[in-house]
Amino acid sequence: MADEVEREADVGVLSALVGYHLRRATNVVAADFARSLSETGVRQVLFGVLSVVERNPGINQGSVGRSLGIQRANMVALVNELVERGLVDRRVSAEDRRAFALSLTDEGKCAYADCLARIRAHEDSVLGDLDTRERKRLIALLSRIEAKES
Amino acid sequence: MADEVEREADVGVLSALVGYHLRRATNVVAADFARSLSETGVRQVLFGVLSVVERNPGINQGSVGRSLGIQRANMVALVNELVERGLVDRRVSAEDRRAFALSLTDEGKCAYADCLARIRAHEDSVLGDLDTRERKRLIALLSRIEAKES
DNA sequence: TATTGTTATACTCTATAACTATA
DNA sequence: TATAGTTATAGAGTATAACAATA
Repeated sequence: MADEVEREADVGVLSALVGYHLRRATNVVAADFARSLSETGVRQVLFGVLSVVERNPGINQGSVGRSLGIQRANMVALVNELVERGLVDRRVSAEDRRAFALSLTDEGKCAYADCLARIRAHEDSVLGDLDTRERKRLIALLSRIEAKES
Repeated sequence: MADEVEREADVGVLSALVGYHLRRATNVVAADFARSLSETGVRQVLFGVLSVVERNPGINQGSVGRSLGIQRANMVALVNELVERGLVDRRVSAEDRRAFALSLTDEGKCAYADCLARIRAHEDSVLGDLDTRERKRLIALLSRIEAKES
């Protein structure tokens, strides 16, 4: 007799639905991201903001939000958090006094580099089964879904 | 002169990170799912439960949760919701008096079928750019990430 | 009038710890 | 001692509406 192995229940029609697998895979990656960067206190969304500000010094909050699909209202707390931690510099824009110009502080640049190194290790770990070509193929497929944003 | 087109800011290194694209694509699909099924009141997770119960009549809550990656504690409210709506029948298990045996009511079977039809339309709409082969390839790639669940 | 940032608020998903009743 | 379900609670992401200041 073989060992009695506790098998997991069949999820039914879900297994053929892209949305289901997207959710599951995203949760796995998000959980590993959180573990891998727990020491830094930087979460996925926060790193997103850091990345956009790093690439576009002087950009304003609204533009960051639009590029990441984050609502203006939700940007406020995120930027507050980064400013309070000393990672982002926020000053009234010279061209538009309603807007804030965001940029990374020196500390922010260090944190960004540190996080990026950890994220690369995390992706290599959680995507270990996928080679470079497969990862690119995956990103290409996902990008075509993202383009459907309403 | 060409029209002044408002272009979105470059997201920087994010564009090469699988985790970022997973999050964005998942959010796009989830938002479209919510719109497409708003009349039914059935959310992604709820349909997940319906699908597992449909496939495994008499299954208990814990097993449903394990198969979907949902914690026991979080299953309670979900099953309560489905029972209160009359979609799921919950009765003490004959074999184990600690457990509940779950199954779909007739109304639950109708709701399941109705939701599934809407979900197929939703996936065809939000994944319209991907042909069958590409969707399968995507699911295969995602499944390999899911397998990394800790 | 439209836009930037803000506040307030609500909903959902996920996570942990501690409890009970059964096994 | 382990498991099924429960309760309470907390953190995080996302969504909408309304407001003040500025364009």
